[in-house]
Amino acid sequence: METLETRELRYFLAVAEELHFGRAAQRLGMAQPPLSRAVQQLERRLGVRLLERDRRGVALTDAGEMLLHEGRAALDAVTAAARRTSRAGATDGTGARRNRLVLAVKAAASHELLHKLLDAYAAEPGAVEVEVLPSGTCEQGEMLRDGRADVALMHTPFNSLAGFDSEELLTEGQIAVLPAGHPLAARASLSLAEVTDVTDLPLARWSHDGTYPPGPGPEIHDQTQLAQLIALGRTVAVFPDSARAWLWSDHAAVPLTDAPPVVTHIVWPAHSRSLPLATLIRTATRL
Amino acid sequence: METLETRELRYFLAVAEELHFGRAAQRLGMAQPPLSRAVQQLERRLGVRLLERDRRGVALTDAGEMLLHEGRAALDAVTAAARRTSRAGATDGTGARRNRLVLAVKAAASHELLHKLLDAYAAEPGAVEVEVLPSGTCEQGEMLRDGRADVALMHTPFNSLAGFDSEELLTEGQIAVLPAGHPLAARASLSLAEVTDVTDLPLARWSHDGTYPPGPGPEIHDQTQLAQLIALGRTVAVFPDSARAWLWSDHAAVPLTDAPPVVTHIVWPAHSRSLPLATLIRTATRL
DNA sequence: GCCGGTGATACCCGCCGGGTATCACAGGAC
DNA sequence: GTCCTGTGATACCCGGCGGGTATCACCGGC
Repeated sequence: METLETRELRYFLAVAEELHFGRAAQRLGMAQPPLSRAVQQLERRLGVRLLERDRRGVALTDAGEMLLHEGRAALDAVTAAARRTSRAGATDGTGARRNRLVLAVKAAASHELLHKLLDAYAAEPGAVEVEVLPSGTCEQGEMLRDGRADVALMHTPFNSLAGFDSEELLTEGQIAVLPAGHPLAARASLSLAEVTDVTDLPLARWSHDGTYPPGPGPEIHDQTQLAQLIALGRTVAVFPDSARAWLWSDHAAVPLTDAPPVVTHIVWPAHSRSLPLATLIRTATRL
Repeated sequence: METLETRELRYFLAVAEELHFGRAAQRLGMAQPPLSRAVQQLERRLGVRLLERDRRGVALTDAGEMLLHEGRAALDAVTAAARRTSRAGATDGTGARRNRLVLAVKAAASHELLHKLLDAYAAEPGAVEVEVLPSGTCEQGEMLRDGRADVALMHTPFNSLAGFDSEELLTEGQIAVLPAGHPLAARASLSLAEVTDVTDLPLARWSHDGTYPPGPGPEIHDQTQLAQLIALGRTVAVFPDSARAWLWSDHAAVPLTDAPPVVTHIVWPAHSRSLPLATLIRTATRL
């Protein structure tokens, strides 16, 4: 039966995302005609219409929608295989095997926990070098899926653990981080509603791949920016307890009574079978 | 950077499984020299030695081991994408869309539950046709992974739910199924140890892709065979409670006190996003 | 020493993936 | 109406590479 080469998958995904053969071809660094032909071949091979060609533009059929989702996952799995394999065979300058573990963590989260974990793991027999890979807002899942990382620290309810194996490490409450002088900063505790309703301190909007959600708050893409804006009395933010570690003297932290607790998990691809990874996980759960 | 075509993956997996270029080439329906060359190209492209070539035979390096595992998963994902896509676009004779759900179930398990589930789902608005795919001993996981199935009923602790999303449906105890005339059949309950220690009734050995684990028990590959052997007083078996439904008059069922409970789950690939599937899952959890 | 069997090499060919040029067609502007 | 524009599809050509056959290099064993 069919084979579905990854080249065809890449081609189809480009077209399905751009919904335009010309732009897709440009993105792929090739001309439009062979791209059209390749997609037609793919459709014939699968015996399925993937795209509804209209005179101006392209639309996905149901089958195309399916291939868009499944194909992304498949392509991620393939590039993950390639990446992990070349990492597994990498050697350092001296030719010695250099078997690293790549751990993806949200940029400025859980310094405390991370420190303890790395120290404890380094003391384990058979520990390998751990490369800490700071990842953007919520992309640890992607990094595990496409092989850029072998294991990650994730935080529910912000990250989804779907499709991975995980172990719970730490549960913490959340705090509101306010300008030190703000009236609410004197309170012993706050509710989520009280924080989101403060009209003089609109919640900041994080950059999601270049675009910002609509709203009144300032646009940021960096935790330091946020800290500064809070210190300047321009906004307020909600963070897990452990964020107290990086607060400035201009900041005030007030516990939130009704915010969902943040649970830190150690997460890895379900099919992983590597001794160093197993050791790291065991170390983590014993903290 | 690299691309890793699925053709190369298939070739490498064949060699890694056979540990022999000649046999692998035969299995792939091609000659040995181009296969050797393809694997060399793959190694160069990844910058990694995958195989340790010895004069007689081949051994996997660590990187090769990694690519064997990751590559299998990746190839499964690719074929899953192909299968699900062509299913999503399949039409019946009249040209009407024929959107089925494929449900994998262990051959003779949970008739009761399955029946209720299918009936309840058929009554839901927007229900599509459900194809029930009887799967071998424990291969529902593979079927979900490579796209032969969209959703499965699995039974812990026999199946592993790793890498999937799941919901619990039903918990049941286990029973020993004995020949009706056997002394132990009169007992009100038994322990696992008592059952496994009965030397005149050695536990049967199930076929695992053509081979059998070592042991004294009879070799079987079919539930009817097992039922017959029990009725003939040649063996004993352990099953979930629901197996009572298919017992013969020559069989006796005795509850086991210390056997782990069997939990039936409904299981699906974590990234699934289909309305019919969501409906089926919701129906199942409401049973 | 010869033979069998391993994987690697050499060489050739045909196919197919990619390129350029062009077409067919639908909307708009006027 | 008649352009013009921009879409995807078609026609055709070429080079590379995937696959084949023949052969080599090597080693273990009878």
